[in-house]
Amino acid sequence: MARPGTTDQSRRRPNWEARRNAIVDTSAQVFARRGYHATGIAELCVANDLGKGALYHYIGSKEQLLAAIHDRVMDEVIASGERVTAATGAPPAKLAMLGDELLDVITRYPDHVWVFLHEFPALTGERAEQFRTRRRDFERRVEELLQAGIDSGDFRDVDPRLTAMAWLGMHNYTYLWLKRDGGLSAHDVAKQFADIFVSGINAKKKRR
Amino acid sequence: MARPGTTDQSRRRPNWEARRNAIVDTSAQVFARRGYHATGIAELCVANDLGKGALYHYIGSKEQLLAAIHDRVMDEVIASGERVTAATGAPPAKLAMLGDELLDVITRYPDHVWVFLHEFPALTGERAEQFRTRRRDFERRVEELLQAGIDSGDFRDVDPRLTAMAWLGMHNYTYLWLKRDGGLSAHDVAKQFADIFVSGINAKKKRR
Amino acid sequence: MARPGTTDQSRRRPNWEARRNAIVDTSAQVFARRGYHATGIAELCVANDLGKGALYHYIGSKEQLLAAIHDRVMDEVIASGERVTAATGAPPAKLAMLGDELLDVITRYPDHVWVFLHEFPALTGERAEQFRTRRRDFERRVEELLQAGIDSGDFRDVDPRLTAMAWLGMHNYTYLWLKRDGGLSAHDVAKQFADIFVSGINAKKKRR
Amino acid sequence: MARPGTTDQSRRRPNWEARRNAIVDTSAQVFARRGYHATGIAELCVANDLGKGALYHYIGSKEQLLAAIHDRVMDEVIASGERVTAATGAPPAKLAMLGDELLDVITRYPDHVWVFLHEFPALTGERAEQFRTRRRDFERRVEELLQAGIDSGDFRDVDPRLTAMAWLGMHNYTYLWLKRDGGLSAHDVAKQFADIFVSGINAKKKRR
DNA sequence: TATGAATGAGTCTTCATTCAT
DNA sequence: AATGAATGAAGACTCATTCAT
Repeated sequence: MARPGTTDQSRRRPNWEARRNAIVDTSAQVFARRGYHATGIAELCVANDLGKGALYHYIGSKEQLLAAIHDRVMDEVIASGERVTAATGAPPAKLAMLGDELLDVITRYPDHVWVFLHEFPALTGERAEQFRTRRRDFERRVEELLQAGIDSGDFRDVDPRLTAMAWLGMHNYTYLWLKRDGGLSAHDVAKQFADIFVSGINAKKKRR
Repeated sequence: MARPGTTDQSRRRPNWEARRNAIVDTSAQVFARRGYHATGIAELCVANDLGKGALYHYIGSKEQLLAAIHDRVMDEVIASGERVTAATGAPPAKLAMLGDELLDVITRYPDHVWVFLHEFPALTGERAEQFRTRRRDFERRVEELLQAGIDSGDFRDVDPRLTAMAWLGMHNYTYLWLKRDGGLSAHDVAKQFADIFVSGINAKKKRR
Repeated sequence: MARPGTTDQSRRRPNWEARRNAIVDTSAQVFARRGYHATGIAELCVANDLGKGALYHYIGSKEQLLAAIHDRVMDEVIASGERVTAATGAPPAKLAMLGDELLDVITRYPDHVWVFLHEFPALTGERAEQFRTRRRDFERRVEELLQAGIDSGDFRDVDPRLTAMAWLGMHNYTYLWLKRDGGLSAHDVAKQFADIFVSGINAKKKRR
Repeated sequence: MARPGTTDQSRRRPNWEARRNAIVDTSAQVFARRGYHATGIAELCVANDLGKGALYHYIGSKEQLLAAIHDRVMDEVIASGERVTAATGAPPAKLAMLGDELLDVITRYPDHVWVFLHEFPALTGERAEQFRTRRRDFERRVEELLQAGIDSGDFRDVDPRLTAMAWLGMHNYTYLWLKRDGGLSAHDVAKQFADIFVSGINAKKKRR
């Protein structure tokens, strides 16, 4: 499977990429804490224990670094979308599964998610374009899943776009409060969210 | 009704405040479009058709301006929360009403909401503190409403905090796609959201 | 006696001058505390409880205000110089008298003195010229007094210029530590300074 | 000998410090001529033939630069104080020696001295604190020397603090007129000052 | 690979002063 | 006499990025 999100940095020394990934992850942490614009290259140098020259050797530019952070989460999100689409099962179960996968990503990449939800407007040009495309692809996947549920009679006749956005808001918003350690696990939360959402749109005569 | 969010700007010429409000609103637009950090004072001067000195005469500082934008929405949100709490009606109806009011604010202040959802980490010190308090107050109001519904037997036994966050995510996330003109009205969306959410947490027994 | 230091502000409402003097004195205090350049017009407005327009009505410009502060002390210093010159008495006594008068001025105008000793380089053009002239006039008066003492045989054959500067340094430097209230009075200090200085340069065979 | 006045600038490339010192000295010249507050960073850039960024790379901030200028003289002054204290000899001779050392510093660092005597109020916080401490240390050394002379019977019973301030004023004030080249040498002036001052406070009994 | 000196446009903010009211 | 809104140049300082070493 092609990974359109990854800037083509091929033909580098083997552990160049490993080092770069480490830098991307560390920087995501800093950006999440202080904000993309408010974080200077100097801070990133300290956080990564690298001089300016060396840092640039790995990141190319500040915006490329930001894009790499986006890609890192988006790769995961898109992959989970593909996994769910490929899975077998009825729409309600698949929707629950997608929620579970999404919250799992959010818990595993809390900084990256924070950064992308807050700083995506800082991307420009082609990078912005590409990001928006991937994001929209995922949204559409949710929409399609809902449509499939309506078609199958599992869900009542809701507006798929609007409902997809409701579902996404509900799940994405967890980036603000869902903690990796302690409290509810992503899995638990996903289950409860699925309970609410699926019964909220299901077609059975439960209501009146 | 007290407005704790409003910086005490008393003893000013009467239309100083009017002018200031106009500047706050215009600037919210610019911040929403370009981002808080990415927007320079010079841009704000152009947008408001004012020199730097004159602009500062009204805003105090860039961060005070940001705080004013936050206050402007928060005043409305808090007020709607108070209105709903004071209203009579069963919890499900009140929750629907709260959603309606919230989406109404989001539609009326799309730029301010965008700014506050993206840029609240830029607030510092006491301003950050105050904002977080007010935000948390509103969250708690949602939580209490859910708890009231559970107590009354209208809602099943969900986790109030988690469910409140789900509700908030669902509604707040509309800032990304809900447009003032064209498409669905805030009122319509609120109604469908309430349909989904309330039936999602309905006490099973309700189906008489 | 003409007062060349006073900018010609004649033909003003009678209490314009009184008000101006009050402003000059208050401002001297602020300048002494915070520094001339570090003090903004806004601060002066607060200190004088006046709006910007009104303040400018009295001061003309910030530098004119600074000049007025200089003039206020210099008028006194020059006058005391003239008084001593006109007095009768032997050079040692007159030198003691001059020291006494000088320290008296420094005690009565501590802020003005501080300002002029620190900020005279901020004066420009004609104002700087005039101030330097007046300052040099006073220095020369000290020099002449020493020369008179040498001529009269009261003082030994010291270098008048160098000795005058020594005397001035000794006395002027008190601006740093001589307090209006508490501790030694200007009079006491002047007496002890005269004891040291006069016996330091006197011609009597006191020393070997 | 410890140099508490020197900001810890360790772990720098060896000639970073050399370059910094050159910048400090050049800037002292500019500050002396134009005044600290009246001098803009841009002027310092021109004087040092450096861009803003590069200048800041060396100075840290304008105030740190000012502090460095202070330290540069104070290091010398304190060192000479220590040298004199450690020397052998009677108090009158040591006082003369201290004066000689002090005027030597003033002649070698005329700009730095001008700056510190005019601009020390611009230092803030810890930097101001430290400077005041070091200055006061030197004053106290003079005081102690006088007290030692009184105790030894060389000096009459003067007030040590007041007399120390007189001595300091006399010597420090030379910053205004003592020139490095031409006219009297620091050494000559120091000798004449010592003649005046020491005989001015001589114990009467000394005339054997 | 890695360093950190250098660039200079850009940051937010304050300044002394003017002027319509 | 007095106000305070407006000006816009200048204030100190930071930025992402480059490049010689």
